[in-house]
Amino acid sequence: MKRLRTDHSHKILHLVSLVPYGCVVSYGQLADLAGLPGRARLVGRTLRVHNTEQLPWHRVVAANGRLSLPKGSPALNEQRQRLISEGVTFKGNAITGACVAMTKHQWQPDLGAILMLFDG
DNA sequence: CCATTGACGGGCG
DNA sequence: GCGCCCGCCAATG
Repeated sequence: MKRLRTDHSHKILHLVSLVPYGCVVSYGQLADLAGLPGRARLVGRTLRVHNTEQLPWHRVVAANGRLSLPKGSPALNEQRQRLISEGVTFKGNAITGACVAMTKHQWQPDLGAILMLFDG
């Protein structure tokens, strides 16, 4: 595991593992839950750098519902594919201008449970 | 050391 | 909705 200077990766990756089937979270939301407000980019870096093979990484999208992976990348197709297969719906053109319908699918975590997980 | 670059977010016009 | 700008900050050249 690559290690960032102040390593918040464990917390972030754990939170990702909690996102339920058919739901999505935003990078900023994960940052908030991890106690790192305003650090959405750190979450993105963490997912890019670490091995996410065992995680539902595809459930992490931008706050506005956009899929933030590089346009045309295999990973982007994979993410869209997986979300669709989980029943996640999109606004606009489902192929090109795809935006997840956040109001329907955004994860609403049990905040009490989250606090417990990280020593509340 | 400085500049640019991101799997981002939010405010404003 | 869209573009612009700013805050964020580790990594990269």
